Amino acid sequence: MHALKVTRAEDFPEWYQAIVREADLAELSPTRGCMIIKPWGYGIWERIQGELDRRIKASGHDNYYFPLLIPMSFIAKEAEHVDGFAKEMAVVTHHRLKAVDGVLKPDPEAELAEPFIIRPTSETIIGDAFSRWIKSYRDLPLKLNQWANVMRWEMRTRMFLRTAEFLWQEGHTAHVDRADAMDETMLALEIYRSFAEDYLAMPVMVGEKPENERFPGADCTYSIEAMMQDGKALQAGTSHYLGTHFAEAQNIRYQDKEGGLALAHTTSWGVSTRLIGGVIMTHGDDDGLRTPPAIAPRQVVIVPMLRGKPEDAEVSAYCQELAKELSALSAFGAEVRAFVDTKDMKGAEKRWDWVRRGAPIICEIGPRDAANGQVSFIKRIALREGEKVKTHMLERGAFIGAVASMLEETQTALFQEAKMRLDANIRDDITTFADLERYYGTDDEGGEFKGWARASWSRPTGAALDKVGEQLKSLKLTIRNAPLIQPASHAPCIFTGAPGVEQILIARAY
RNA sequence: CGGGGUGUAGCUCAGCCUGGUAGAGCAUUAGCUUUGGGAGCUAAGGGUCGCGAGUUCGAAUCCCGCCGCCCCGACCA
Repeated sequence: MHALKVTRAEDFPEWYQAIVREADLAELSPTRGCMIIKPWGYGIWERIQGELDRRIKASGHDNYYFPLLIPMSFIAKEAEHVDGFAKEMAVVTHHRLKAVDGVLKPDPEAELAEPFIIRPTSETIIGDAFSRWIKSYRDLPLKLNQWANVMRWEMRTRMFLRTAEFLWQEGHTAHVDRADAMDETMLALEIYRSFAEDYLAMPVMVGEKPENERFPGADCTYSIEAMMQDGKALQAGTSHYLGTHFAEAQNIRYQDKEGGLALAHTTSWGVSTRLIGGVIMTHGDDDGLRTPPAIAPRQVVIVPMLRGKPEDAEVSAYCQELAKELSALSAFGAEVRAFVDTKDMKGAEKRWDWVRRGAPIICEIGPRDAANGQVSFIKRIALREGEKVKTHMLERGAFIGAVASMLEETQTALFQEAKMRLDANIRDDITTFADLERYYGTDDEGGEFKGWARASWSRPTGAALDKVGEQLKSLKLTIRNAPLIQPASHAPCIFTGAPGVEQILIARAY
């Protein structure tokens, strides 16, 4: 009997929906494709924001804020960029409503001369500012970041993974030349890799996207890719070197040391609330989420087991005192987040609510614990022994002394578990397209776990690459990226048999 | 936008084929019992059966149209 009604093995998409709802992460709003993010989900996002913001600032970036609405003409400036985003844009055309026959409608008299689009990303409006701010080589590099909401009118949405509105961070930088901009692109990518692995306990493969998967308007795109528990890949972060495309389109020029006029080289990079979807599908189990302690809004939850009897007062006081002592500890370089759940409901139900949310340590304190100075607790990472919930017990001082290391060990163990899954499920033995067909082409609906393939290719371009894309699409596969770490020599290309030039990761993707 | 499924109480669903007073479990509220851990009994509240038009004496049920949601595609962080 698990805490969720559906198990991962029975129906992974249903399980995902169940965990989002049951762990109090988010729910669908009346606004099409948009989420209401609830406290446990938003609390995780706040932890993500806090730590990532610290790392972004520490690496020399400042925060700015640009408008939600972008003049429509701006988006038209970079041709590839328009093609990439035009189909999914929300447009603001009026500035007033009017009741016509009792029905509110945009007032025809109030149509805007130039419509606005709701930002799907901010390259164009930030580029416009860059063109005014950047005059001299002394103004470079310009490294900024913004935390914002963006909107893309997606045809099909999935909670956290693809919603019409989502929250993200977008870095935008300008540099004197390609080398400096590439250093920045790789710096952002490394921030994402280390953040995903250290803070989200989510191991990733870092690499360059093939030409057909690039961001619209980019010279090259890099990504971090994580493996979900159904074997699919999730693009968890991207970093783009934009070359001089946006600089040309928006006239971002500077006077160099020699007095000549040069185009700036720009970058952009972002991660979004999608990371939370990645955390769910990396660490969730059939009892709910197992929130990595570093990002858990509450790390130690204390549930008083009250009975409506006189000794309740002592139990409550004991719990409060325990929380106070735990809050004085530190883990992951910050105060331990301890919480006493005083809500007036049955203790057993509160326990299961916290199990589903994935609080790392859940203490259940009854009269006997209070009287004997001990702590009964469960560890969310290893909730059960067989079918039964495993309860641990420690003397109070011993428990307090062990909490910080338990949290840190939990973080490490979650990472190790996910890392082993990733490493064990990347196949290196696929050397021809026929191998790929054999592995991915059969028994699609059985729900059998299929991981990724690492194979050599000759990096075709243009029409040849399109053909490769079609071949892969027939197996519902995509090229995720070409890992940065490459072997010294390469086997023949699995698509063409030509000499291989690099290894790529092939997978089904979200 | 294509293919499939589905819309009935806060949630999960039955009832629909074969038209005849709106159902269950969970949740909520109240009372009693229980108390080392997802309790039991009793009672109560809660629904224009997705929306609109039609057939009929009578529609949750049959017919037509529309809409939402879920899954699989196309598109994408």
